[in-house]
Amino acid sequence: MSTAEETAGGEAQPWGEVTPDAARRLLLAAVEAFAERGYHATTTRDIASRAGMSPAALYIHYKTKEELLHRISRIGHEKALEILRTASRAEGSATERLADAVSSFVRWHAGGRTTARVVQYELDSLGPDARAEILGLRRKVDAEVRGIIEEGVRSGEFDVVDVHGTTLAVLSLCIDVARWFNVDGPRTPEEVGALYADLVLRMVGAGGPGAAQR
Amino acid sequence: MSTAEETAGGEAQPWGEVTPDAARRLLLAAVEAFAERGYHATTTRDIASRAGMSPAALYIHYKTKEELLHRISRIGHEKALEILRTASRAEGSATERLADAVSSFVRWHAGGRTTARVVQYELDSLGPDARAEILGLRRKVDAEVRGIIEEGVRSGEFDVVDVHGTTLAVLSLCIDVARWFNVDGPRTPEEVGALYADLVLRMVGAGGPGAAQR
DNA sequence: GCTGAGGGTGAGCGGGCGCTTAGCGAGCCC
DNA sequence: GGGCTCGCTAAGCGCCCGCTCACCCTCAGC
Repeated sequence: MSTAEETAGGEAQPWGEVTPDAARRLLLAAVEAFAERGYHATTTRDIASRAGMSPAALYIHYKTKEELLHRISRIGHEKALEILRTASRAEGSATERLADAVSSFVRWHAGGRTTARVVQYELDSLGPDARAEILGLRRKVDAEVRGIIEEGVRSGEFDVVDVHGTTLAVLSLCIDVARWFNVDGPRTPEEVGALYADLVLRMVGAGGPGAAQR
Repeated sequence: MSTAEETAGGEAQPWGEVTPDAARRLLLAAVEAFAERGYHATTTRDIASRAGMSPAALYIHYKTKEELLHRISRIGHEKALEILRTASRAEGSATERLADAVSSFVRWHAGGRTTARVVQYELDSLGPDARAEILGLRRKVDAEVRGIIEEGVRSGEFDVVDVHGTTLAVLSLCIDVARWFNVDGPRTPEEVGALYADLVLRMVGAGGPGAAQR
């Protein structure tokens, strides 16, 4: 049904690359705490106790609290980029690839809302260097979506005047899902992904004149 | 050109209703500080010094730091609601009113990004009671936009399957402007407002089948 | 000119923060 | 089985937070 398959579920078995087991537990605890209360409102004692460890244990695996946020942010952005790249480089028309990209990107933001919230909304809490590195990843994310839209315009599938502005709006729409999505709410990540893919295709005028419906 | 005229400029002469002059200066300082660094990362000393006062002066006009956020959030939400109501209750087709609502709502989020950021993104820092009050205002905001979309569907102007979901997406798109908009960037609030009005009309299938362009 | 009220200040409180350090105990090498 | 390594803890340092309190100016009323 989709090209980016099990990745979009969210937190199936992520953070697998974080290697000492204790470090991974701390990182996971930090993600939860940051998502619930925000970076600045979270204390190192809170993170450590969620991981079942003493406050000092954190500093064996991470130099500072900010390093935790940096690691979370980088891994999360790389995951997001990978999801978009998978959809973007699949076979199919620009229309199919854009729909696939949006729906899997949205499913990631909805299903893995905990992670996505931290990744998308705590960027400003990073120091200048870490922030600059993450902004580089964001530019790649932007380029990936813009690429699909440009190809659709070139092939005549899409009707878009302001490609940059529309790219921004499409990404913005997907990212904001992490702000409002509620796991206990009436919609599943899959439903939101399908709805948003449809809305985005309308935004780019896919289907050509006369085909408002998908 | 627009029904909601000078309100959308952002911070022309807002906070006029905050009455002792010192209280208004403190509130304005708090808005700036919260927008730049976030609620939890802002200190009462920072707010007071931005307002040119001593740290203790804050507590003459406000009981706690949270009361500042609460006041800002309520005034901001009331302003946002007023903007949408003005557009919603104007004369004209649902298409015209939706375009007007989106463009003025977006102009407010872009032009008054400082305020909008605090209003839209610091909600979770409020206590339960204040939070519940603000959520009530948000439901009214949602109802206003949903009303326009429902009327457009009824009149046959719009082609929307999931009215609630589409309303959510339209509002989400507008609100997220406060996250990414950059005053020093290439776009003016007016340009973003016009682009977004166009995109939203496409999302609701305005113009009927065969009229992808506005 | 005295008085009272109210907006403002300087100094500082109790507490919780990020982070450090000395030391402990389990497991591996020889 | 003695000693080393390493993941971890208990205790706590220094700092800065939100907030308070005793006091001080300024100015209106008489």
